[in-house]
Amino acid sequence: MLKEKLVICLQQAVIKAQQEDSLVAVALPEIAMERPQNPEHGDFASVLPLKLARTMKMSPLAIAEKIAKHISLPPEIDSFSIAPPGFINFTLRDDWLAKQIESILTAGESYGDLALGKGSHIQLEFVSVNPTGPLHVGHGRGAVLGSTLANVFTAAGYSVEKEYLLNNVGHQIDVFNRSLYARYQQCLGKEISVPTDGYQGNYMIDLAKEIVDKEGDRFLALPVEEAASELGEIGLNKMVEEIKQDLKLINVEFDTWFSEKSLYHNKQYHQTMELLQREGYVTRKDNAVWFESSALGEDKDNVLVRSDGSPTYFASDIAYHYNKFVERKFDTVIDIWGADHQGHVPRMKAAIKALGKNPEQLKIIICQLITLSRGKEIIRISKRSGDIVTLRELVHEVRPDVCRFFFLSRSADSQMDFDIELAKKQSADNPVYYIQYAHARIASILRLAKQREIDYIQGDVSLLTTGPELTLIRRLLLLPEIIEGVVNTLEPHHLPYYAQDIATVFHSFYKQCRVVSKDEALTKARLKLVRATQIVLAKALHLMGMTAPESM
RNA sequence: GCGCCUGUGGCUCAGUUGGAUAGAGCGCAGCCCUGCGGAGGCUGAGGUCGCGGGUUCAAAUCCCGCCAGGCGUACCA
Repeated sequence: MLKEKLVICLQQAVIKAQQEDSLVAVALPEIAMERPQNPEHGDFASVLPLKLARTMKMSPLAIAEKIAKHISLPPEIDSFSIAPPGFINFTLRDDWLAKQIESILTAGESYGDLALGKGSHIQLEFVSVNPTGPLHVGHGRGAVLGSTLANVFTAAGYSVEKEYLLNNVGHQIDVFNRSLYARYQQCLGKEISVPTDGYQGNYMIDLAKEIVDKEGDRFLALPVEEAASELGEIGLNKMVEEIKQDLKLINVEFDTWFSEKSLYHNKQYHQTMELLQREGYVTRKDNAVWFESSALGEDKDNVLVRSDGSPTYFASDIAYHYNKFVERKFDTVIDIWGADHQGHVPRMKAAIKALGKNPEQLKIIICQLITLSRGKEIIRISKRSGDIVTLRELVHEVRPDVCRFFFLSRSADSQMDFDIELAKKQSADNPVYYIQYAHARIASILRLAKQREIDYIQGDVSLLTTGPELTLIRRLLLLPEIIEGVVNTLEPHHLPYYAQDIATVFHSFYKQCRVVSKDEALTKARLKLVRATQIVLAKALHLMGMTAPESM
């Protein structure tokens, strides 16, 4: 890319200056090329002279002057300038910028796609909520984050698989089964109370009713254990279907629903435990089986198998990651967890090491929790007590596009307050409308052009020379950098800001530059720019899993 | 106690990984429709970047110490 070109250009200039112009001979640091935020400072800027000042024992400006004499610019660059205290700024050529519109138009929907992944196989696991209740608002965040990352990685040339780990075995499932059995009996007129540690939510009653309607009272005849487990399986499947529907509402779909239970049926759990044992990471203590994470630099050991013989969540998760890395051979695995799982990170990394894999291959994004409020009142989220605001309720009140945008525009590191009242109030007056309005406006202009039978394929983009036009082009060309940035940082929250920026610059351009006018040549050139803007804006929206409306 | 995350205009948040005058949206005070969608454009007010030290030519950004909030610190998941 251009950045690399400029880095090399500077590098050569310095070396030349050192050879021919008595610039102090020192080893060069890594040359950074940044994009100045102030447009007056050009398109690219380097602080190399400032970095060299110390080792060269010269003033940064003097260094810049010497380097400047030996710079030979690549053809895309119009000029460069030196600015105090020691910046070197580069400005792109206007005609080069205008010409880039053609490459956007040629690429179409694939504009911005990169070849970073080179087919590398990557798995994104997210949401993975226990299917013992409906998704609540907080779960939406991870869902949107994960699905957006999947879109971006796909665009960057990776082979991506989205996975939901279905927790369908273990203690929580037993509790769910017993709770459902109690509700089932209640529905059939029995005086039974839900276990105190059980799931109290009303959705359990609905679930029980549904099952009574369909299956009748035949489970009453079965032994308790059997009845609970059979009912539980039916209930769980229904819950999973509900979850799938909820996720679909916010445009999230998975490639794989991985059954945790399968790890026990196909012996991979046992293989994993044996592997850990063989490698000497396992001990027995107090009748339980422990993973010696402290030997791998952890501050303490962790239980794998309880004294009652049942595996812990941790053991199960190690087996699951054994499956991901060893059985399915993913090159990289990205897990998205809530902040309440942060303590799980170091021991999981240690486990990956114990499995003989590089912990770097496992990337874990910790997503801070959401606090929910209605105006001043804070709502506590608890699935057990049944006091939840479901994702479905939220989507019912706030459009899916708005939900996605809202969840995406905050970095995963910051915990967010979700004020439902505010979200509802602002849903008619928020950036999503602003951005989508820009897209609809573009569509409208292109409709007009079509109606007037203006064929702009032959439009001459070199006619685009004014400020608003060039500013817009500059923004459009940032898309590949944005995508690359998201891949490198795993922070998709830059996307919504970029989309908003495009919309702002476009609206401003629209105000200042009449597109369809009497000047036929200029009209055609501007239509090309407008169409290119539509491509980029739609791409950004689609990467975020949002719609790009033709009208609204 | 220890560990992770956070603290930036009234509110909700960005800040390109140490660079130039700290930016948006909402809200607030104004201005702009004889032309392609006014769900728009333009201008303005509003900031001790939690507090105090330190490193550096340069700190919202790095280091140390406080203060405040969230989460974790289970043979829960």
